[in-house]
Amino acid sequence: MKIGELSARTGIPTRMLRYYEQQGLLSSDRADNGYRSYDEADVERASRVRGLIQSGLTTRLAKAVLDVERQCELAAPPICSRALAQELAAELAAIDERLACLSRSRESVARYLELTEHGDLLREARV
Amino acid sequence: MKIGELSARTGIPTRMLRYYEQQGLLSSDRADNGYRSYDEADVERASRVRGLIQSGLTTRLAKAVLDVERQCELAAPPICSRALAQELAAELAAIDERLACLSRSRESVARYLELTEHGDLLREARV
DNA sequence: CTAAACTTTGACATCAATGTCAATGTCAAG
DNA sequence: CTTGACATTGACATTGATGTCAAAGTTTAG
Repeated sequence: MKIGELSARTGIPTRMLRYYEQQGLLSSDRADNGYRSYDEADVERASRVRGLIQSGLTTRLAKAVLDVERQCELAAPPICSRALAQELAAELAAIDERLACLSRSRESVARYLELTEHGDLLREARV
Repeated sequence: MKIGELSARTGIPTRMLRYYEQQGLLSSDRADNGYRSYDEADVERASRVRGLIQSGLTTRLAKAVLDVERQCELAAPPICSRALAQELAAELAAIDERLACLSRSRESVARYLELTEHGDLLREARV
């Protein structure tokens, strides 16, 4: 599929898809004409990239996370320097903080909507 | 306590504390000399603001979340327009997405460190 | 009293993420 | 073949979150 379709299916502007690629977060084949060509798996991958960015990771850290995942899919035991491992451990802690902060917020907002006369929005949302 | 101490205790630059205040996320009393004056509760509040921002919320949305929490602490049933409720419901969905994306990343990174020879960093981190 | 350390406000700079536009090439439909 | 929709790259603008600096007042240590 071409970039326009990927954009339509993920809701991510083409501008951003190219940007993520430039940052090494996303890759694409090229057709003979030079057009980027994506497959089904790229839909999920792109959404994931977007999710990480919108969760406050920089492109650089998002790339680190995705690289880590790819390495894990290999059979061989992953190798990484102590320095990288430390950075990842730090990032893990940061992620945990975000998770804590977000789940608390999630509950707050949900509880609030429940209390107002707009609790219906909560159930609708899950459709 | 003065802004410097709050900064030291939260790790948030004074520049940002003032910025958050300007954006309506944080409030402060003023001493006679005009210096901002914070109490113990502000330490947590400031950290929370920071956490929300670093989780990818804009200052505007973070403010919405915090306002919602404050309203919930009141006895009266909270009142809000349908429009606001819808915006909050949308934000709730966005938060859920972030949570899903982050917990997945959390697991990836943890698993990775576990597989490398640097699993020790995982246990240390919890100290 | 003086010097160092803090605070205030305000201006200006930076950086990453994103929008927008222009010039050009490709493709599909009429 | 021509027109309109889509693709390419590259440049420039914007926005939000930050850093940094300057000028001026305040407080604290010596």
